[in-house]
Amino acid sequence: MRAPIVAFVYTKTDPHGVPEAANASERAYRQLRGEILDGDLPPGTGLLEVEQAARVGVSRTPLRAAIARLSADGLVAGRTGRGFVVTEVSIERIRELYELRQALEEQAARLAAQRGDPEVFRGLRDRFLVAPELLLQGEHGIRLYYDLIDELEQAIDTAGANPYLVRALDAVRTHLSRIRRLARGNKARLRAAAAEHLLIIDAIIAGDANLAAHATHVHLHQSLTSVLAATDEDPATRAD
Amino acid sequence: MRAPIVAFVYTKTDPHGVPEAANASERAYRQLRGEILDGDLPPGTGLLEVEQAARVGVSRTPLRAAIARLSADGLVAGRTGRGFVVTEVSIERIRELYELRQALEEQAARLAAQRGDPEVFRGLRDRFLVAPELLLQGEHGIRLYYDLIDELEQAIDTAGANPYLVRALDAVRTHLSRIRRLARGNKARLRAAAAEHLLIIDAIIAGDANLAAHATHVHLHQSLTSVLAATDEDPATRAD
DNA sequence: CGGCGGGTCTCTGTATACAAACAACGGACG
DNA sequence: CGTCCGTTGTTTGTATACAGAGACCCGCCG
Repeated sequence: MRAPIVAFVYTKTDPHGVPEAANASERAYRQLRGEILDGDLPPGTGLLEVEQAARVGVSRTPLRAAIARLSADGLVAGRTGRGFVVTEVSIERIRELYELRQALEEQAARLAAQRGDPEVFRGLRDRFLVAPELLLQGEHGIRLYYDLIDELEQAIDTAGANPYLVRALDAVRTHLSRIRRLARGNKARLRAAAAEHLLIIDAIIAGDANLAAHATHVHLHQSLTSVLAATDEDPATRAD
Repeated sequence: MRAPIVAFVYTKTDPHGVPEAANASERAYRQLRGEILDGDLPPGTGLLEVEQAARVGVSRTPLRAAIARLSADGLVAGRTGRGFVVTEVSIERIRELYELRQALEEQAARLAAQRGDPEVFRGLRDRFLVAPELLLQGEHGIRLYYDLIDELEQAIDTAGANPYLVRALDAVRTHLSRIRRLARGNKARLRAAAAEHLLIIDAIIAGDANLAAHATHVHLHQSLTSVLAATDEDPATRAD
């Protein structure tokens, strides 16, 4: 049987594998968001409606919607009378972000330990056991490793079954991905992180909520320490 | 010295004390948000752009912006092809909201205990000591009591000095105010809450972060219990 | 030489017109 | 009598035109 020829414009993917939205607002939002997170639009960049609309290739109306969403995300901030600015990323902000992240991820780990399906996490455990080998495979392996971490986070989110918490975590992760570039590819840290993740997974499998929360706390403490150390070396990070 | 006379149109207040925004988007957002939180637009209500634009008295463009913000707040949800709907409030959602709230408020209390100015909280302590008397003064006293709680929350936010955390807490409180109506005015509960708040304040004054966090945990546990008990009696709350 | 004020010019905020997509309805055909 | 398809109406998505507010700049005055 031949599949019917239907144009699913909403899920059509471009050559780069990035889902291409049908409507202009979504396209503009994704493009600007990606450019901010990738650093193509560095902090402090002023965004003017007409200018950005022309660049992205949409009219001002959908672009305004996109900027409004970015503003709600906290990626840009309104500047009275003179458009919007890409928000700054300072060391102080990183510390603050981690304070929120700790609260959220500890709770998520707790809930996952209480409600999670152990089978799911046993599967993840097996893959984290061999994760250190990925680090020997260069840039591609590192990407796979980060994908694995994403899967763990998503498994914890699913197990927690709390839409409010997931929403808050998504917001935090958006900001995190902006600073993750700084510490990316530190293999010694990634190897240590794998061990920390394993402990979290074991705690969830065992249904030990307190251990899961405390292991998450330890993991994030180490993560923050590593990020701060990386930013100390990297002069690109400005501490306003 | 006389303060300069400046027209702050953005903060100008109307006769009812409600800040009146200069621009139509803000006005539409405030009105719709207020109506949703007050229950004037009950869960399940469909919002059509033209209809709401006419009712609020703005054109479709600012109204779309308002609805986009409400959607980001989680107060309305997009319905493919047929406008937006006011989101439901179920008992399950209340539980989930409290799970997030606990994580956030515990962290906020912790930070306040570490960084807060004891003098500020000593002032609040004095006022909470006499708070039970307010409950004897009818509806007006109860409103003053809630205002006092708001002040405490704001003092904790300020002491925590973490914009990300405050932002997340604001989002939670938005949803909370939708359900607070259900349990409003339960005097026995309010009296008990005053004692719990006092313990939190004392912990912050003493700089005891763990006690502040645990006292907050206890307080929220009692609060949730009280809310759930109230919804059991109140058939208006649907559990989908 | 510095501060103040008027003018201009750019940019945002709002309204409206147009296009496209989705849903619902009705009719015709199997 | 049921199902499929075409048509119509309603609703959102986008573009653009217009108006108002704010900033910048230049010239004037102290």
